[in-house]
Amino acid sequence: MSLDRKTPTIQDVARFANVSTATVSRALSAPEKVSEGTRARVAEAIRVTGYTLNQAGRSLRQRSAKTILVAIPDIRNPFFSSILDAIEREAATRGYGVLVLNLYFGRETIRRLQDFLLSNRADGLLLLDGSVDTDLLRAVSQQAGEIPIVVACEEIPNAGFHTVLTDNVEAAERATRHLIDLGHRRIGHIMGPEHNVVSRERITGYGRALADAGLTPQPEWQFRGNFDMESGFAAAARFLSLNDRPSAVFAANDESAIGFLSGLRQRGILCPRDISMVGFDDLAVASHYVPPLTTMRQPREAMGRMAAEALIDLIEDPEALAIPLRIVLRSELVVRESTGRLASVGRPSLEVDMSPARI
Amino acid sequence: MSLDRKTPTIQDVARFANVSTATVSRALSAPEKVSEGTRARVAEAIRVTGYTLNQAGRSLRQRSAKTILVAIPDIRNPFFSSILDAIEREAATRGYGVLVLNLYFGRETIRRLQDFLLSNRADGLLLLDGSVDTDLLRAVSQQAGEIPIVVACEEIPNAGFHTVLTDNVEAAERATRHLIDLGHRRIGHIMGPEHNVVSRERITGYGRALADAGLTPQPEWQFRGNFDMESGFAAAARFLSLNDRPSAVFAANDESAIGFLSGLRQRGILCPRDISMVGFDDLAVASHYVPPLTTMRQPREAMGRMAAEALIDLIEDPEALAIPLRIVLRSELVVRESTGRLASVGRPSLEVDMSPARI
DNA sequence: CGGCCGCGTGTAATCGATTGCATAAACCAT
DNA sequence: ATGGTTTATGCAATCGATTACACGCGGCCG
Repeated sequence: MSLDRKTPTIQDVARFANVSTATVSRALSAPEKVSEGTRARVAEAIRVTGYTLNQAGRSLRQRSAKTILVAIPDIRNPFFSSILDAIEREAATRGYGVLVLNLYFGRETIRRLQDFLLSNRADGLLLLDGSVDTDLLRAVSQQAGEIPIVVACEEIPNAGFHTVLTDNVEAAERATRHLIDLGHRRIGHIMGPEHNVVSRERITGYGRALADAGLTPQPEWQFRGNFDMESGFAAAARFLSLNDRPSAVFAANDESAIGFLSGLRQRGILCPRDISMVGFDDLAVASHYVPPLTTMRQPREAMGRMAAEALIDLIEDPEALAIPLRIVLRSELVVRESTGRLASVGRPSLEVDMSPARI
Repeated sequence: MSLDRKTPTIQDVARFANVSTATVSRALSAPEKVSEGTRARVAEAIRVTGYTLNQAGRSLRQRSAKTILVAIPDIRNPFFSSILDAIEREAATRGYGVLVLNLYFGRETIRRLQDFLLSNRADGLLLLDGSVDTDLLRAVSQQAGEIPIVVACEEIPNAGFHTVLTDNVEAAERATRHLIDLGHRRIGHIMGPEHNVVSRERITGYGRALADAGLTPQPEWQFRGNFDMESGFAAAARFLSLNDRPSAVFAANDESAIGFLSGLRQRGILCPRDISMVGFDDLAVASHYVPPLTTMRQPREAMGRMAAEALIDLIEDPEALAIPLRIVLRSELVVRESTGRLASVGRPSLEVDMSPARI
């Protein structure tokens, strides 16, 4: 008669309700198959015993874990973490758990990814990084009995995976054109990492906008970065060493834009007085930076939500999508104060940030 | 002879290696119990069949999921996401998976938390939020057979949970004293949410520093916020409506500090010329904001790592800690440009941000 | 030589839930 | 009343891995 029983199982509930375990199971997962009276007895028994499902048992039998695996290049990056947030919300409403996996372990990473997928811990993979080796990935997927995979944010070219993303080329083109429309002719770019798909697409878009306007891209105006603030800051030093400087810069993301502006400011170069700047992502801080940043807003929440939706649809009905899904969302240019008309050379306008203090 | 077999199981490996499943299992988890020759045959069989462990089967038998549950108030917040990052790294090296759970669903949240914990999907809980109902939490833990719980970042007072945190009272006191040391006497505070433990502790620290310096706190200088930029921005409006304004403000975190400064800037009030500002957290953007923000740096990575370490230790040896663990880490004041000596009233100094442009 | 020990291995029970099949009861139409 | 259908339930196998227990064998000691 000791009270220290282990957590109650479906057996306990069955005994208490005077039915078989099969009936309890059905009462839970297919209530319409159970008569009303029995259902009530089972419900009561569950309440009294404090029963909760053992997911391991169910997973074993059903060969599904009710869990998705989200693989992320960098959780700390607010861009990714807000997508993760949207994914988690969607997964939660559909009854799925979310396992997260950092992707920075090189080859070790693929091993871990493989472990998770092949060990029945996750029913599907949501990949937020296009730089994972395609063949390896496909092999893993097949080995694991065609586990559904959805790639979000970044594209894996020609790989035939389901994808949810924004058109980075077009958006980068629009961002750059915004600068052109303001009269700028000397336009630089802070690039992302060399082998990153997104980063390349944005470079392409930048190049197209210049070409369309009949402008020739200057290699020395294209600064290598890697999407973080420090790399933007470092780019500022290189910018400052130039004799012939751009009057406007398009950065591959807000963080490098901010780092860049911060570097320039140390040397007294102010935005938008001396330089115009467009970022990418519209992080929360963009609207509160000094100056508030003009930027391309990506529909992060929508991207995360739709990717999670698609993945779960696919998990629940593998036949759902005969051909690879490809959802392309549109980014939106948010014009703030970091961009302005090209001022006549040698006469920087001074109308900004110079209002008298009122304290 | 069809090739479309399901994923191979331990049975397949056993058949191939001409041993029993027991031996295969032992070869994997206790190699020293298996003779060298057999071990080699099993290894080869695993290689050939492409076997991978089915975690569900193991979990069911061992009643452990090799997974920890991390419950977070807001994944998007860079403060939390960088802690999550550290947690994930530590968990990965110890062979654990990480399930994330957003906490903003009110009562629904506890249900989900409970579901995860009681369903053998996670072996322990790492809670990054002190506002969860203590009794409920303890009940869940006990019901789930004393599942280990570690609370990080925020304290649940008198609850006896293992905790890893920083001393918010002391740190807030130090932040405020920094302003006092610079000559400020009229010091405001942007508070966090009313019922948040951390937010209260920082208010307390702020109050102590004032008291120590013989200053009387002014209620109208304490602005309610909720840790995000918008609330800081809103606080700026209230600040501006005051006749008698503080010369310095300590914000409960960097985000509200940034929102606040952004709001002031719109009305021409510049930092540090017109006002000094101290934040809290040292987010990545703090050092690149305009001006670079003086702030209390919390050891986020250390906190995440140590909390994960403690939790996993506890999972692997529940007797490990007889008395509740309580690790208190020290925050560090990082002085940048957002704080300066109190300028004589009516004569705002103009030495900042006014260097001539060099473009 | 006989008994004991320990190593390496196999047998089979076990973890908890689901589900195909069988069966009983109830209902319906003729 | 009879056969057929539907509904509600139980029985027992099953998912894959682990592990308590048993067994056989070789070596060692007295």
